[in-house]
Amino acid sequence: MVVSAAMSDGKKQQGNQGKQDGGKGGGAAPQTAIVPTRADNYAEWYQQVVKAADLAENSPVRGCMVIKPWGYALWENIQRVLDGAFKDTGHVNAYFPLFIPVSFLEKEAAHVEGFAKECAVVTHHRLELKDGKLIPTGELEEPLVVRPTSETIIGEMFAKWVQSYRDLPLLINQWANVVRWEMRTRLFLRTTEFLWQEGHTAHSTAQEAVEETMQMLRVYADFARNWMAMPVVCGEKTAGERFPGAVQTFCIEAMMQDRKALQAGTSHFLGQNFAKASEIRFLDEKGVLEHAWTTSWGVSTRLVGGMIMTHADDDGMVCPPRLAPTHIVILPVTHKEEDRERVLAYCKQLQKDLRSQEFAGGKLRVEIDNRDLRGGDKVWQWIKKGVPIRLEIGPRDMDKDSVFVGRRDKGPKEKSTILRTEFIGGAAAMLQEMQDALYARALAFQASNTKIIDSKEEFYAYFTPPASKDPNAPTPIHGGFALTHFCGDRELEAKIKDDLSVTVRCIPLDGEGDAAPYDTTPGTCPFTGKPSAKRVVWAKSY
RNA sequence: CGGGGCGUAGCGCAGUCUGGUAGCGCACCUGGUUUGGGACCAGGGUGUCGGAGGUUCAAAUCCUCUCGCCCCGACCA
Repeated sequence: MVVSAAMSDGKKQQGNQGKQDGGKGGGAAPQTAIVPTRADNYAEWYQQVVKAADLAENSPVRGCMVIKPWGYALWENIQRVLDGAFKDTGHVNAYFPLFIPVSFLEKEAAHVEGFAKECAVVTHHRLELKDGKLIPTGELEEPLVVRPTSETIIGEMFAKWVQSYRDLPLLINQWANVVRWEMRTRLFLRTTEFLWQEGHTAHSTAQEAVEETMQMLRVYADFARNWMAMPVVCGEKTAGERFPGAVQTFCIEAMMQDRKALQAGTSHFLGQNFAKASEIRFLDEKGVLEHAWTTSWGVSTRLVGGMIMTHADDDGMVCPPRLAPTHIVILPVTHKEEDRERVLAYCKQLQKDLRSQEFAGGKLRVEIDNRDLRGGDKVWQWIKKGVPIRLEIGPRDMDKDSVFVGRRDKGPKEKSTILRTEFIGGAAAMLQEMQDALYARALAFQASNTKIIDSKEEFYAYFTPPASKDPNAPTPIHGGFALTHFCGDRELEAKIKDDLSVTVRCIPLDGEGDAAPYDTTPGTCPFTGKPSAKRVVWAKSY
């Protein structure tokens, strides 16, 4: 019986986790590369996956992470695909300042209220050495905030750029970092600084702006489904969950494996609120001075967290193939010195052949891992990173002109031999098959954890966690999405949030849900007995 | 920002109650034996014990203050 190094590490880490017995005498618990498992402690599992997959780590700066190459490559792939989609829909990129004068934020009342509490503020522009310490000096006349979002500064510029209806629409996107001084941070899901894109558009009519809002929501939903293999519910936020300053906020919501909801993208119809705040005005065809109608929409590095929590398993990350930084890793088996050169040559040729294959709008991304490490060690590293396909190539495979294939959607030991030419020709299809299977699995998970609930009692029972002796223990996985009628009363929503930490994730749009049997017919709110236009999605959220 | 837990070698931890020259495992390096698989044996390097004050002949250990991380809330992409 082999007890692996990582496993014994894990046991030491957990110590009191209880159930492992070291595997002596058979009947051992299945060995997992990640300890604890999702079921044992979901929050801790998440952090261990981020670490094991080498996606990111905490930095010396509070709440700020270092995104490591493997994690950043995922983000780059997200960027590349979305950037293409933005351009396909007529948008162009630009860049606006990191700093925003405090007075700009004051212009929109709801906006101030929403963001004032979480702004980093720059008040000085110089340091002076005093007794060996650097002291800020040179106080600014007007403090600058580090952008938490750029509506105000972009609005200021839009006001200069727009005079006539002929200047509209203005369709701008920016890839940037923003800072929100959150109380509690988690890698990728909520960090003080995060990377995102923010689209900002201005239109001459409300209708056009609304259409833009919906178009971008659909771009996000398509991206989540087709690229991240992450099913989402599209819907509108309630007033309580709306973006500060927006008239309407729309979102895509995904279900994580702990059955909590993750808001994965938002698209806002801002009406004329920001146009009025920033004086974005234009003369229409009739010569009447009007305020423009604006939108904003964004997704962030949180998507990487969403990908982890949608697909990763107890052996680590599982990259959706279409966004995987590397599709296929080749692991040369070169035990005997005399074989080394010819095995490497075979691998290089194989890499070259594979790299000429098309997948997901580009070439296959294929790497050779020729590091001087033990084979099993390397295999597990790549499993934990979630690379979709591993090829182990040694003299025996060469003799048969075949490749030894391990797939991330199968067990670590479940590998098969495939003829080299057959594999090369079928690799793209295999990846797409894995992509589709990931989506199907996530969709089935979402569907099976989405419940139609029509009584208050059932609703409360659904979302009440099993009793625990330890008040500081992680909350056990429970609940999911509830489809329940809702009269729309804000105080009721607040009360439910207070009681259960459950909120309306969205009011689903007709025909836009991936999994749920959306009943869009009117009914009765089970909490108040008042009429309800349709069922809404309730869930705990990140 | 409230409640709880934790900061000791690259990582994970013991040592703290009861002050007395800083330890273990893994990782790392070297040599050897192995090897279609997260190996084994031997040898080796590694720390101002999160930081700053204080008490003391003596502080990882006691006291005060701070910073950071994790969990449970509140807040949020």
